Amino acid sequence: MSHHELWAVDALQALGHETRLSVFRMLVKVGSDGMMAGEIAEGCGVPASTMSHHLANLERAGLASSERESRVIRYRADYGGMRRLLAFLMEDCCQGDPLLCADLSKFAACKS
Amino acid sequence: MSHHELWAVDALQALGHETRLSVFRMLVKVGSDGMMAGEIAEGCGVPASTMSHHLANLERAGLASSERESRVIRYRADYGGMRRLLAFLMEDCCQGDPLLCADLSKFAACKS
DNA sequence: TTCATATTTCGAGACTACTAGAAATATCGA
DNA sequence: TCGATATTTCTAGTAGTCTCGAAATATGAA
Repeated sequence: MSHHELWAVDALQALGHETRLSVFRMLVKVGSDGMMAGEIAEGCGVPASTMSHHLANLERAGLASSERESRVIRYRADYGGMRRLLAFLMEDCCQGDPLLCADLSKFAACKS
Repeated sequence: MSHHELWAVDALQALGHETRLSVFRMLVKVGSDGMMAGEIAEGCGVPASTMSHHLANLERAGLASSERESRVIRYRADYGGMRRLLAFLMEDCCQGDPLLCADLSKFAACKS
């Protein structure tokens, strides 16, 4: 298994958890403003220390990034990581049957 | 969290495992012919009972289907499930920034 | 420096997932 | 029916993940 595939496993595992998936969705929604760690924890109704682990997990998997701003730490979705993951899944997906993903392009092109 | 989102968590968790991800990739590659359970286990160098759990996991998550053919059981990738998962991730992805997924359409259109 | 705030790291308990041999089940052929 | 083959289910041990309070760290303000 290649390095790239192993990364994909990590990313998929990171998103394969109820709390982390909803955190990631939140971060994607808010865009480049991101959210403070405490805000995220409160938004999910999860203790700060628990959330800290989940955020670290997402960051390790290349799906989020963090930046300290004085006393708070701001987390943002890592769109590059997300794109890499989608690209990985799509390559995979289309290898066997090109028609499989045909109408997914309407999602990809979405609201732009 | 909606029913649909909970399904996505299951599907992501299913793919977030080295063995299961490579099984899924194998199944996608071979296409509609699928593979026999024993073939899959041997191909991955994993005992039959272990593989049986992984295959059941993929099937529960809606990413594979099984069909008995006399003495063997044939597994196939579930393209519908894969499509649903990609669509789910893309919705997510584009919610914040429409440009984000723009060039993913070239994967979606891929070899067709 | 001292205090308050925001967050992480530590530590431990509970829970869940993974693994694989052994036993059970299903199917076919002799 | 009996035996061989393919696969699953059972069982149990191990390992890893999840959780969260408490302690540690980092920052800014008084």
